[in-house]
Amino acid sequence: MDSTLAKGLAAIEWLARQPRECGVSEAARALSLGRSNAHRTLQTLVACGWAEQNAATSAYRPSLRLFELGSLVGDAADTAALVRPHLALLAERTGETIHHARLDGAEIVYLAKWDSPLPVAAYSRVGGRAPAACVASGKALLAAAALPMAELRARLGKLQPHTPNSIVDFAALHAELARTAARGYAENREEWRLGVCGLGAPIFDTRGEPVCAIGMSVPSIRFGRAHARELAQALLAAARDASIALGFRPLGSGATDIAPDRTPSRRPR
Amino acid sequence: MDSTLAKGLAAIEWLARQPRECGVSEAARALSLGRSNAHRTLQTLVACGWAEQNAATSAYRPSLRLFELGSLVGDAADTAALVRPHLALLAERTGETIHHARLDGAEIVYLAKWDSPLPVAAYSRVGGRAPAACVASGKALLAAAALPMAELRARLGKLQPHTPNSIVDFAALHAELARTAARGYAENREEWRLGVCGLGAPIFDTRGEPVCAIGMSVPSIRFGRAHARELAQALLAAARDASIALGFRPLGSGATDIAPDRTPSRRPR
DNA sequence: TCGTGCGTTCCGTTTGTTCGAACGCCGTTC
DNA sequence: GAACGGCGTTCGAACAAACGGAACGCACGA
Repeated sequence: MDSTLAKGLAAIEWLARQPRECGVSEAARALSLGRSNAHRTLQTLVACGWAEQNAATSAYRPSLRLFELGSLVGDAADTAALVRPHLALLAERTGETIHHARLDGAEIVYLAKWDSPLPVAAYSRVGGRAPAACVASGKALLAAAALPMAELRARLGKLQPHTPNSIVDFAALHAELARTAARGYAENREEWRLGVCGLGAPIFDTRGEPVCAIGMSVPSIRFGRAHARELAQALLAAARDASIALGFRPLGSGATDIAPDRTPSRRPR
Repeated sequence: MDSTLAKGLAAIEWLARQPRECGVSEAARALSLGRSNAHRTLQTLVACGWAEQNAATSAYRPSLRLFELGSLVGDAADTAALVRPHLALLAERTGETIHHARLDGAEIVYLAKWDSPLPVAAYSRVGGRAPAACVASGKALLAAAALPMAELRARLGKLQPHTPNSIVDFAALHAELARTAARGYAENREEWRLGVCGLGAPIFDTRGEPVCAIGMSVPSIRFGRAHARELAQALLAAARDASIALGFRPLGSGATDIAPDRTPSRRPR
């Protein structure tokens, strides 16, 4: 364990989370370092192009290097270019807020987002996180992983209630995931944010591994039984098409089928 | 200059740029490190949550930490949430490919993108870069900075030709930027990619500083004089609205004007 | 069975980091 | 106007921590 490197990483992370540029002393206090130590660390970040320094005030801010490399990671995570057109098409057709999400431990990370014209109460950001057990995309991925109860418990730790509807019991969650897997998509009924429901479906790669998911956020008002069913159908179709784009062969299709290569009319991000 | 940290940063960057997960020896070769050194560095990255290790093969890949922090930087760079709706609206109205871009040295970095339904020949990626002197968004920002020739030269270094139309002479570039500043928007006539033209306009913050730009990429076929003029008008309107959203007061408007707060019908990403 | 490549562990050496002290600077305060 | 406290930065000596070679266990192919 290389402590100098660890300190530098902590410094970048801290810097990236600051809303504005910061001075050496400020960083030293926040990171529990000596001023000279913090100074050298920040200077190294600048020399390596990971931070920039205000010429006038000599305050530090993160450079776009972090953004650049982060985009590479987000894109490569699951051949995003192949998947996203299908999500954009889904957004276009349903008019609902669509997320592209990936599982990371006990949380999901939003990789991309298409906002609905009718805004949703839930606040989400690209790069943001949400507890996997409370949102539809997370439940879809957990269900697709088909973990035994013990592993599920180990992965998620204690289930925190975020609304009165949140599932806090592992037996209940396990049963819910079984239903989800059988159905092919996940539901979220105000389990993360009150007033917001959601649907989620996993996207599979060539090997049949669930690599990422589509999440759809819908205000509870608009989440009537009939409409939810329509949305779920559109969601499943999009997830299937996206999976096929990654080389996945659905059970029903012959081995020599050619994957349909539709081009959607609009694909943001 | 903290060499251990520098090595760690180089390791992250290298890891992020690899298309698939890599082993210790591979990293050691690429980074010119000993195997044990590379091993400890990668282990530190894993311990700090910046990398993950394949349990089976013990190969390393970057974690989503990089993406998460990168998104923070890209969003904070210029209060993106305030600006983006206007770009989305522009994309919606014109149907052209729209970029949100920021200047970084001699290059611009694409912060966000709205693809046209009619694809453009230019390949661009969120997080990607392009030479500022060759694209419209870059020229718009350079023009807004109003650098004297000497500083322009110092910042851009040698002007590389990327197509026969690229500007490679500093006097010509300086004149072009003057025209751009006077006009309020920049043009790119196949100076970066053949077959692709572009328009760009800067976005200003409260203090009147140009913080980022809107870029529009249009196939040459569709870049006729009349249509280009229409697009430029829409571009300028979007740039003005985005600037106002950041607190900028255009010269024409009274000091007590309320900034119009339109909500666009669709805002991807 | 040997050879090779892998990831990993160990340990003595030495390198590079650390930390306090001091400097120059600026703005405020007495 | 001098003293003060804050800032960013520089320096040097003391020491901890990173380095790199050697060795181990393992998997694979010859």
